[in-house]
Amino acid sequence: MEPLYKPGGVEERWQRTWEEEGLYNAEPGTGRDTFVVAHPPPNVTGALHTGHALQISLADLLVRWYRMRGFETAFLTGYDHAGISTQNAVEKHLLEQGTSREEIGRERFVEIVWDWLRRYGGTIMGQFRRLGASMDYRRERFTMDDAYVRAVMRFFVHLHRKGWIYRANRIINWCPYHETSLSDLELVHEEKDGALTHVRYPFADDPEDGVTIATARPATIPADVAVAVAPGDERWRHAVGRKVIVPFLERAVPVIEDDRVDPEFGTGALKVTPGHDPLDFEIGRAHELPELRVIGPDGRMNEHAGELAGLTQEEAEERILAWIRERGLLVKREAYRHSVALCERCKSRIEPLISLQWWCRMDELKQPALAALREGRVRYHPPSQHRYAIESLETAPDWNISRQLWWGHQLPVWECPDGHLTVEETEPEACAECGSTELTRSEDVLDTWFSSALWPFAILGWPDETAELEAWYPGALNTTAREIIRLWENRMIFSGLELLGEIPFQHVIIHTTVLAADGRRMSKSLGTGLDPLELIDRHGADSTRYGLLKLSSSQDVRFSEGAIEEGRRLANKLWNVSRLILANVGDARAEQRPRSLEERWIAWRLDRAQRELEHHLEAFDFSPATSVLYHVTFDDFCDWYAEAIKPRLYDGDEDARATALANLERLLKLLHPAIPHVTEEIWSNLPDRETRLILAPWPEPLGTEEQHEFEPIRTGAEVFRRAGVRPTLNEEQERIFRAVVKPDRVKADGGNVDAELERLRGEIARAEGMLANERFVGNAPEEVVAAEREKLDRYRRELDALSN
RNA sequence: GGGCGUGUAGCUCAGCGGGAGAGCGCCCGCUUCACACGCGGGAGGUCCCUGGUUCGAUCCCAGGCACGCCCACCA
Repeated sequence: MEPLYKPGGVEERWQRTWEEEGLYNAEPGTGRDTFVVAHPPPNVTGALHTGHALQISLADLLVRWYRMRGFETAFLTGYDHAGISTQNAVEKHLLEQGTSREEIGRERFVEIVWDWLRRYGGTIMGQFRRLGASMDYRRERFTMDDAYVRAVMRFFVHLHRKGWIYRANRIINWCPYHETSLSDLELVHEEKDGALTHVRYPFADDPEDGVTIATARPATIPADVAVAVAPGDERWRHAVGRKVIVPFLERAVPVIEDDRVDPEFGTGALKVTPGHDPLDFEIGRAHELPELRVIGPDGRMNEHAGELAGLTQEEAEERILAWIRERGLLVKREAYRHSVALCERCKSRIEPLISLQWWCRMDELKQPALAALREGRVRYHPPSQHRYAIESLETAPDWNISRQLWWGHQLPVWECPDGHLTVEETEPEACAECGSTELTRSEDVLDTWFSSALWPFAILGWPDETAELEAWYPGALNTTAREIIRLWENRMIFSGLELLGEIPFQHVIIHTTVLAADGRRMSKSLGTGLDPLELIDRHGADSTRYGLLKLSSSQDVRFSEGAIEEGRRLANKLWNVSRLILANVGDARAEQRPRSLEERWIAWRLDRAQRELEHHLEAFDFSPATSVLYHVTFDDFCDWYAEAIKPRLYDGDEDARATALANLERLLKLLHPAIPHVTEEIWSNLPDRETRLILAPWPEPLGTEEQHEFEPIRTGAEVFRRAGVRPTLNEEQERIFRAVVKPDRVKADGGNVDAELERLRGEIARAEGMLANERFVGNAPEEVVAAEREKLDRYRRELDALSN
């Protein structure tokens, strides 16, 4: 064993070994308690990013911990076909090849996507392996697998039969590049500099007067069907009910009142364009206004725009503005910065368009999920995110589930020449309504998240009644990022409840967002991204895992390489203390025979660390967990215990040697879930290995008596430390004292005993006062009173100790 | 505009009602037979600001200020 631990090679070797020996494998029906994690499927063309790495570090830590505790653990994953994202990638590729999807046609395009996936897809699973994720890779699933597709079709038909899926013509977000509708959740907003144009619309009966509106999009003027003002707005009282002339096309439209108009904005008068603006659309529907459309799906002016047809919006805007200027209707034009919606994939400006789309009604579907969340049957961590999840589900609007993409699950909807729709899981022979056999399948595909919503059970074989589904549904938990709550987590919960009648998992861990070191979000386009594989190459998977866990404290955290270096130092320290022990144990075998002070003490410390660790893990507090591991290794095990027993190891003391091995084993077990590779490597060097560490049983806790031996001493020593004095101690007490308090932190002289005595007397007086107060004792919760009593006892003991 | 979160040592962050802490960085000293990815010692802080509650506040409450993330139909 070399003095410097080098993770390279070692980690890959263990990753191969664990997988080849089948130690990641899960089997249903073992009868053991299960711990199931259906890990979020990455995009099939995706590459590992920091979010994935953190997610895996958290989930794999828990999985390994449960595995060691004897649970049948199923850590499952696979790929998401990621509709628009994949289509976008392949389209870019086609562009480089000098062609386009339109040119080659849909059928050929889909073939090319599959080829593309075979070539470029699937690399991320290798990256999961490289992090040490102990997933059952044999059970990988893809959302485009035949079986999975069947589940998706079943879900659609199920919801349709319930009457919750319907088709409607509404305003939607349209991406002119991908030529598809998008949900609100697939947009990004960006601040853009633009202009706010104030235009006077003359009254039909008095062209010298009129209503001045403010617009950011003059190109949509030809589609105006009304002007709206806030009800009761004094400025426009004289206009309501009259007609104004829309510029350019010179149509007369009414001036109406609607409380959606904000009188504070612009002139307080809004031009109403139901065909091209979501708010105007609502107003239009409420007032039964016509829905004119002058912009087509390609983003250009269409045939309804008269002579503007075929122009871009910019060109049309110039022409319209010129027209307005000539007639003296341009009141003013001012610089205006506002946020515009963009397609998150191609960054094209979103066109709000009216379009015939499929929708999923949410009002009934979400109710059981809301109940489960409110009752805490599904729990988001931290609690702030739980509140947010409930709120976002409460306000969830109907879900636009159809997309006009080519890559995805085609809707199971067939249309006959008479326009009747037949909805079946597989192609029907004839139209359900008229019996026509000339059926055409809908060209639309489903929103990617429609299929993702089935992940926790579709990967287990649903809708078939498989052994896996029986054994592993519902699962234990899911880990994900905040922005995925509405897109995915909530949808898994309601679809699981709807289709199986049970929640898909009990806990959702919303992990930290790791920001770039400069505090901005990590993003490829900003150039602030960070490749975790590079970190792994430089520091090892263990260190990377450890570092990310350490960083996962609050909602957003800046990346710092120091955290990962700390992991590297921990691994190296552990490696070296193992060398010390292994080089000096002779032919001793691990056995716990605590006799001496040091041995009882380290047993107590390890046990204490274990309990703290378990406490943090149960609460999904990963950062404090790393802190426990770091300090028990450095401070307790290496600095104190190893130094204390070193001479006895050299001398061939059999008790010290056997116990050292046993204690090292115990330490390795505590560390393994967080840093699996280095611990397994050391474990393999220990004598008499019967199992791999990955399957070694989690340590049993010490008995209560052993646990309590050192607690009072620790407390007492703490008082001396605070007072800055060293008590006079016999040899054994001195060693305990050294163990609990770093002696150097206690100055031999100086210190302030009086101040400490004074403080303790104050504390005692306060506690006595509270406990003598009947209102406190009678009304405060029992555990608060008990805690106060304990404090009082402790202060008295501390006072006694210090007075001597 | 709304929600959530964060402001503590030069940096990244713990602590959250009675001691101001960790890791890195910095300074000084150590090739001590596990480890220089180490060991020993040290410097360094109005715990964002202002009020309030309390015997006592970095920690609780109110109001500011600054920053971040998420969300949102101000034309």
